[in-house]
Amino acid sequence: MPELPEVETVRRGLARRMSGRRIVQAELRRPDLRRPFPPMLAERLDGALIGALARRGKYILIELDETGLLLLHLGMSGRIIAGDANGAHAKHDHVVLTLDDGTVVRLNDARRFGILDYLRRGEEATHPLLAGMGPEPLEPGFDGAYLSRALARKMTPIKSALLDQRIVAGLGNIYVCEALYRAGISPRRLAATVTGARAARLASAIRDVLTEAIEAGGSSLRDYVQANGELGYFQHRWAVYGHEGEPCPGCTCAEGVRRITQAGRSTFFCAKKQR
DNA sequence: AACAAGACCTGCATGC
DNA sequence: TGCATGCAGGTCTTGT
Repeated sequence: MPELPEVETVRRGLARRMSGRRIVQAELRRPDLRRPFPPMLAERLDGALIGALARRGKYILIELDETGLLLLHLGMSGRIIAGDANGAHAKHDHVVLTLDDGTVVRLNDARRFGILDYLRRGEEATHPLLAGMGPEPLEPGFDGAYLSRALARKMTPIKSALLDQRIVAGLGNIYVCEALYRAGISPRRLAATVTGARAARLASAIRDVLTEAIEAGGSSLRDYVQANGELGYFQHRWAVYGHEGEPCPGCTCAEGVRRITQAGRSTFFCAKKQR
């Protein structure tokens, strides 16, 4: 589901609606998503003053009072919509928060691959879900030199390596395909061979595609919508993802965009442009 | 230790 | 119309 650009878009939308507000009602409409909700979650949410909203990889972190943090992952199908009090619960609205200005925030996740957790402020670095996560690709320090180092001795295809959140945080299937296309690197290339100028090109391509996607409000596919319910529109600018059999936009090769399966996931690429 | 495959869920498009 | 199949933005667990 949502990758870094979609999560960042949701974070920004939610921050506008939630920051500085108090939760006046917290309704957990089931006890779990992919795993059980943490103990006392409803009590911790109810009455909490919401501070800043941050993002780490595909996680959103919401400050609660002075000491707490709500940790949220949207899995494949999760969405969060902030609206008004009108309207009944939709199917798969699992958590519903009412704020002191009447805003109603709904966490909807059909497949329930998402995660909700609660942690103490300062636990971010040691929390099992966050510790060991690789660098933020849009922060300083993410460059070709870093990638070369991180990919050294990785005997897996570069496509799979980039999906590993320990190498770089926030990439998923769509943006990995798009970044590799932009960098002209075959998804089947051994990760350890991505070094030097090639690694620099890849780091730039990752930063560029993510930045452009955030500016477009993310990509709307089946489930993803922004926090206000609007659609992102970056899906119209995918060069290869979802374009199997269509001409490659960057060259005149006969076969066009191909789809293969790697580690159980679809990979889209152009065999001529990407080596 | 590193890597691939399986598992977890629901919904939707497709084809018979 | 119903039914079976395959696919979907992720990642944790299990097996080799």
